[in-house]
Parts: sequence; C-alpha cells; structure tokens
Amino acid sequence: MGRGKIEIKKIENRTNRQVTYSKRRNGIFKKAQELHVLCDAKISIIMFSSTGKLHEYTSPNTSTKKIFDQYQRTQGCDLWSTHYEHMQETLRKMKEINKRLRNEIGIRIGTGDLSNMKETELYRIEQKMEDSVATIRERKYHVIKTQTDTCKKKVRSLQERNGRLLLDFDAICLMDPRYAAMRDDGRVYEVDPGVSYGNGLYNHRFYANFHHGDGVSGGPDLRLA
Amino acid sequence: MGRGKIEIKKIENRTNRQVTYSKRRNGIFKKAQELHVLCDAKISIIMFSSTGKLHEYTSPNTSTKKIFDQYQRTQGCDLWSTHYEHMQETLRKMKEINKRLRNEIGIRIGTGDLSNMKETELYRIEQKMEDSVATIRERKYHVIKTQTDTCKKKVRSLQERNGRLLLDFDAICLMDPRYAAMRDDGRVYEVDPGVSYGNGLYNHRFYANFHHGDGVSGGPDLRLA
DNA sequence: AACTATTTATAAGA
DNA sequence: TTCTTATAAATAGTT
Repeated sequence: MGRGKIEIKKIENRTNRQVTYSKRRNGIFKKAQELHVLCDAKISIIMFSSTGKLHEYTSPNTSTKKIFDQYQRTQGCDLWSTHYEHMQETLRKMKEINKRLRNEIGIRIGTGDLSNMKETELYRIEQKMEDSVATIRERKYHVIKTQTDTCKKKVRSLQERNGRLLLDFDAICLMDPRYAAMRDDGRVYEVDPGVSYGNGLYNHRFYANFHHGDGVSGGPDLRLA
Repeated sequence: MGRGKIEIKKIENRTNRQVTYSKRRNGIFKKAQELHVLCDAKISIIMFSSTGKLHEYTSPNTSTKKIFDQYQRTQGCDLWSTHYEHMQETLRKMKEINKRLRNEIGIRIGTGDLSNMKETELYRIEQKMEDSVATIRERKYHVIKTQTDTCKKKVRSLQERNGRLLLDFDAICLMDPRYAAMRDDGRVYEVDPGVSYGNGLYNHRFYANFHHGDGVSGGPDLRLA
C-alpha cells in the first residue's frame, strides 16, 4: 500500500525509518481504537522506537496497570512475583537480623532474656561488657585528659605548698610549743585529695567501688576512671 | 476496506463481532510485526475480547515483562509500586531500625563511631553501660550466691578459730615471752581473706580496680563483684 | 505536513 | 473457521 511495494526488512535510512515508524504507529493505534469500539475489546499497546522513545495506546475506561493486572490473573500470574519474592526474602532476612540485634542489645542492657543463661555465659558477657566499658573509658579519658592534667598540676603545687607549710608549722611549734595542739589535730593544712578532682567528669560509680577500700592513697588512675 | 464501508461503532451481532475481532486482531498483530522489522521497534500488545479472552503480541527478542520493566523505568515508574509501596516502606523502616540498633551495639562494643561524641554523651553511655553491667552482675550474683554463702560460713568459722588461737597465743606469750617474736611477725595464724573467696567466679577486673585501694579490710561486697 | 498512486486490510458472502 | 473478492483504508514515495 503505497506508491510502491516495500520489502519487510529493516529500513536503513534513519529519516525514512523514523517517518515510517510514526505513520505505522498511528495506523496501529487507530486500528486498536477501532477494534476497541467495534468489538468492545480492552487493548494495551506499548512500543519503544529504535531510539528508545515510548509510545502507548490504552483503550478507554481502563489503564495500563489494570490490563497488566488482568494479564497476570489470566496467565499464571507471575511477572512481578519475582520482584515480590526477592523483596519478601530481603524483608525476612532483615527481620531476622533485627531480632538478633535486639537480643544482643537486650542482653547488654539487661532487659533481654538472661534467665536461661549459664553462669559461664553470664560471666563471659559481663567480661565483654567490661571490655566495652574499658574502651569507652579509654575514649573518655582522651577527652578529659587535658582538663585533668591541669588539675593534677594544681594538686601538685598545693601539695608542695602544704609540705612547706607543715615544715614551717613544725618550726613554729619547736619555738613556741603552745601551737602544738593545732598541729596535732591535723585539720588545718591538710590537702583534701577529692576536691581538686571533683569536677563532675568522673563516674561516681567508680568512687562507689572505692568505698570498700579503707585507705585510698593518692588519686585514682584516670585511665580507669 | 471491505465490500462496504462500516461505521465504527460496536457490532451488535455476536458472531459478526467475534469474526471481526479475530480478523482485525490478526491485522494489528501483523502490522506490529512489520513495524518491528521495518523500524526495529519493541512492541507489546495485550488485548482482551469482550468475552475476556486474552491475546497478546510481543516483538521477538524481548518479553512482556521486559517491556513492562522498561515502561516503568521510562515513565515515572509506578505500576507495581502500588503493590510494593507498603513493602518498600516497611523495608525502609526496617533498615533504619537496623542501622540504629547496629549503632547502639557499636557504641556499646566500642567499634562504633564515638569520635564525634561529646564528653557528656560518652559519660552518659558509660553510665548506662555500668548500669547494664550491674544488672548482669545482679543475675550472676544469684547464680553464685549459694556457693559463696558456703564459703562465707567457712571463713567465719576460720576467723573464730583464728581469734581463739590468737588469744591462746597471747596467753602463751605472757607465760613464756620467748615466743613473742613469732606472734609479732603476724604470719602464723592470720587469715588470708582472699583464699576462701578465690573460686574463679569473680571477675578479675573487679580486683584490678581494688589495686588502687591500699588496705582492703574484709571481703568485697558480692553484689558488686 | 500534505498529496496520491498503489498496496494492503477487511466486510460480506460462500 | 477459512477462502474469496470488491472495496475501504493505509501508506510509500513525492512535494
């Protein structure tokens, strides 16, 4: 149909091909529309040109999606079940991982189910937790090191001053024993080791542990605070 | 085209309609195939007759699914996203939760990113961890309580015996002062408080903390061990 | 995009 | 359904 018969094979001339594509595409769409009216058919046509351009026809009162749904129902269903199944598998795995993570946290927080754990397991977990606390402490240590270094220097200088004052006091006592009573009650110039460190950065639980030790000599090791 | 021109409106005669549907359907499929060959187009045609019968054409080297995938990519995607939207939302939330859980664990284990945390946050986390450790300790305590109770009794009886022996020794010393030297070095009958408790159930880290306390008097409180 | 000679599709009949 | 065929419709090549 046309000025001359054409062989049905790829049109090599790009322009020509483009024109033919356009004409015949409209022809098909028109035929589809006629078929829809004449025979009450539901039709969906999707086509991509060689350049990837999309054109579609969908008969009135329906949609590509509806036709596709019906297509799947009519066939053995299954075009997006591949997608669907993969997604469900992913979801299932995700839930499983989630559950395990929650349990891990539960155990560590103490809300988890420890009831059916053996003492050795509890011991192991506690040790791990302690390791973790140690790690966090390590980090915290670096953060507060600068501040504590300053404090330490202050303490040292105060201690030195304290020592000098005590020497002076002893000298005074030698000269005038009336003051010896003040010297002996030990309250006057003694350095309180807690004051200089008590800046709120230390975990008070750490100090709580020390209540069991009766005589703490010197400040606590910061790396364990 | 035909013996007579027809008006494009629904064919009321069922048989006639069926015949026309069949003929024109083949016509469209033939045209589609020609268009595919001539212009290298990818085409998918799905049609349902008024009786619900399915017929389809798909150009060679592709499939209905492939064309549909491409259709969605080309359009703003969305045909089966209606099906998937809920699932994708669930998946997204799940991933988010997962990420948070992992982060929580990471922080607690020490592998997480603590670098951009403020000292106050680190302090808070450490405290939480300590709380958790305390909880776990509490559980462990109950597990080992029975064993330690036995040990405590043993210690008490030993201490009583020790006290009596010391009294006896003092009495001996009063009668025969030659033995006073032995009494003074304090090694002979003194109870070692660590021996009776050292059954391996205590976390050695706990003892490590006590190295800072110079004089530990009495055994450690088990609830903190 | 419009024209038109010609091919192709198909309505009606068998 | 399929074949036939007169005729409508589509379109290739041209402008």
